[in-house]
Amino acid sequence: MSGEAPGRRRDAARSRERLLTAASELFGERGFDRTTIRDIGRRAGVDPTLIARYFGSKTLLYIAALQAEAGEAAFADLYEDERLREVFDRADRRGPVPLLQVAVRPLDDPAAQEATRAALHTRLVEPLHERFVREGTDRPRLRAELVAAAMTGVLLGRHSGAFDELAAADPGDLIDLLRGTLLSEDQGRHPRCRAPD
Amino acid sequence: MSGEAPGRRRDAARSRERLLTAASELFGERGFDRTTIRDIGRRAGVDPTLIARYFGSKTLLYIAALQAEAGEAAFADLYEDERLREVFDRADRRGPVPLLQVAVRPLDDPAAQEATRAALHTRLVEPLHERFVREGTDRPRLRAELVAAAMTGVLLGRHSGAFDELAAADPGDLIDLLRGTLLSEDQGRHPRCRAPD
DNA sequence: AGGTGAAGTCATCGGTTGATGACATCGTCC
DNA sequence: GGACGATGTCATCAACCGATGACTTCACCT
Repeated sequence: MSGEAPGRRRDAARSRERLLTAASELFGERGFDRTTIRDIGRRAGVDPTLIARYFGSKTLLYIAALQAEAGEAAFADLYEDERLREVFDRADRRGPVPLLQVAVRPLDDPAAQEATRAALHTRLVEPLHERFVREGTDRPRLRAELVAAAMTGVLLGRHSGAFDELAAADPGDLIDLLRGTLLSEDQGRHPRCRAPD
Repeated sequence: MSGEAPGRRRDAARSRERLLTAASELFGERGFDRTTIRDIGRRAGVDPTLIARYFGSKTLLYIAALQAEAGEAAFADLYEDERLREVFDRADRRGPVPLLQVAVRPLDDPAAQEATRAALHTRLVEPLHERFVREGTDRPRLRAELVAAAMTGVLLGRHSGAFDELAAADPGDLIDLLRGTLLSEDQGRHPRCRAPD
């Protein structure tokens, strides 16, 4: 018969998948450096040496996990209510996602660093940039990077153990707060809030 | 004679000081984990094993460096123009300071984590909190943590290599941008910018 | 049924880290 | 000047890391 039986004792595709999932979780929770291939193997219930076989190295597994997450795409223009909500929900469920950690501290590994930087721009900075360009906002790229960086700080701060209330706060409340300030719709034209003329 | 000659070949106080300075710099540049005691010794021009003698361990040296920086106190209420400027200047000169890194990712070492968390609150969150309380802002503690976290994202993002324009931007421009949004004076009372009635 | 290659296991390598204790050297004080 | 404590140097340890290659075990096909 075909090799698709789910209970197979030996199943390369399944092992590969489990490694990828475990890696994605752990990289998100602890970051790249603090995650060991032995940790990944343990969580996946798979021998860690298979990482080398199926992905080549820890770095390449990281990049693969990054690309696998790209499909789920919980990122986009943060000014859309639904997107912003998704970003918070996802961060709550999955921990602080490798993507965000690079926004805040470079990785030692050059390949991993560059792959993450690229993904961060595609999925977070670029949508913001396009919106600012569309709206004719001043300094659109700088502003997109600024908003992305600030939002990263908030998302990561919720899981850092350094901010108690921020961690406990309801995502909806946070979104309301952010929308009134950082994500204020008319930023760039009104340096301060004032009466529209 | 007394033991205060500056050119002494053996001088515990001087070695201690050099270790402390080098540690402060490196912890700021690379964070706690990625800084090795050998790195610190090399930069200080002092044998790394003296760290154990003078401070007890890498962790205790980290905590000592944290407290030594507290004296310089470039932190405070971010709504004061001068303070905000200082924060940016300092981050540009010294790199992203250990304090900020904990706002974004917990440390493995529990003692180091807690010491940093406490310092972060004292020097960044608490001044903001007091201001919000003074102004009668809604949810002052949450709001202080939110602003601190967002600001941390911006400051760290400038050195992460992930945001080109943010890294290259003039601090003054950034402050202007932030003041119009995240640090908007009347946040908390006007969820959106609109005409005052 | 038996062979063959894929899938999984295991021992181990070289490198790095924080820490430790033995040792050498210098300065000071009697 | 000689002894003793402070200061600095060195070799080394145990733990952990990513990686590798040899080995075993299974599934499938003829």
